[in-house]
Amino acid sequence: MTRTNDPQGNRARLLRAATDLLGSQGLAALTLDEVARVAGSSKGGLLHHFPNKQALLIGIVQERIDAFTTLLQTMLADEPAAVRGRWARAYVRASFAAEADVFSANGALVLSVLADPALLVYFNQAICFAPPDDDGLPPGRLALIRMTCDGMWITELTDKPFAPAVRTAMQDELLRLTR
Amino acid sequence: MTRTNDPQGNRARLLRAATDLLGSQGLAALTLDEVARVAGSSKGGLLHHFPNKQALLIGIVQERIDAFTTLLQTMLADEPAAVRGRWARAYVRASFAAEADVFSANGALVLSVLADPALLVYFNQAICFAPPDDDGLPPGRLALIRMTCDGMWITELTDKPFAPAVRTAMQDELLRLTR
DNA sequence: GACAACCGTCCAATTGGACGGTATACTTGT
DNA sequence: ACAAGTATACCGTCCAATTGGACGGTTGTC
Repeated sequence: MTRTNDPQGNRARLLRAATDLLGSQGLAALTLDEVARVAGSSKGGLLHHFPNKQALLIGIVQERIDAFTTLLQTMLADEPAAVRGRWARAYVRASFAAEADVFSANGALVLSVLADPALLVYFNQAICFAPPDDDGLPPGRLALIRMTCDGMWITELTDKPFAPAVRTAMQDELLRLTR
Repeated sequence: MTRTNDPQGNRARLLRAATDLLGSQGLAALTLDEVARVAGSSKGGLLHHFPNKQALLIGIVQERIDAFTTLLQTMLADEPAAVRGRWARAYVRASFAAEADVFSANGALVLSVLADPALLVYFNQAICFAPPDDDGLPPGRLALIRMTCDGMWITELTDKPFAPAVRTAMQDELLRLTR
């Protein structure tokens, strides 16, 4: 077998395979052999990058959180500073900007955490997209907006995607609530 | 061993044990032996009521959906008929009426479904708490309200419970949105 | 030649669930 | 009324199959 000489790429491919498997087949399908196979790698290679299964799950969680954090930062950069509800708007935009495959990936995130409560530690400590103490919105408003976004992709996962019209309407309503 | 002569009770205890295990320890902890042990039953007894593991998961899903449907019906009965947003209000009230242990149980629901995509069939077909075609609310409003409720208990599960003040504020906001 | 990346095999441990057995309740013929 | 027969509830053991991951090798790079 030829050496790829692209360790990061291989690692990313393994992570991708694991995430896809989780999203499409469920947790039961997430076996080391299967992940390695789908990634076109080997079990040894997988265990080289992730010394055990929990490390793999943590890898998924981290990668997902990083991706969303980046997206959120981008959206924040587009919002004029020091305006009431600015963080909430960015959060909404980031959530709605996510593509279909991201939903699946986020499902993998929740799935990982729910599957193994021990991951909650990594999950909570890694969440660095916490809102500012005061976004200037009425009490409960910010929480409500976050809940809606979270509920949305959970629903798209366990149920079915919204019709585009409904989706747009929801986003408009949410953005209105940030004003 | 003595015969309980309370098959329904035993079945319920098994289901309860399974749900609790899922909620507290995660999916990995849900083994037939463990469920039987926690329920104070035996593996044979468990397999008598649920011929295989998937049947057990389906049992959990059904029971959860039934419980919420009942709650929703109760709330609907309290709402004056044919008033705009009536269904949405009942949904909000039912969601917020849920106790802490219900959140854990609902987590078990999601977990079951995410764990085994095949359960989606039972899940969707069993959902009989579908909203009326037209609740009289602006487009997207109803979806938004449902998403918020769903997101809420997912968050309380993977994160931590809201402060009572925030929780109340959220409910008020939501109810306001149904008017 | 040292070290990282990667491979493929092997094994102990776990788990689903099949199975044969037992005790209790229900039905039916007499 | 009651014995016999049948169905239901439940038990505990056993086994094949799977899975995590340890490990010893191999290849390419610095």
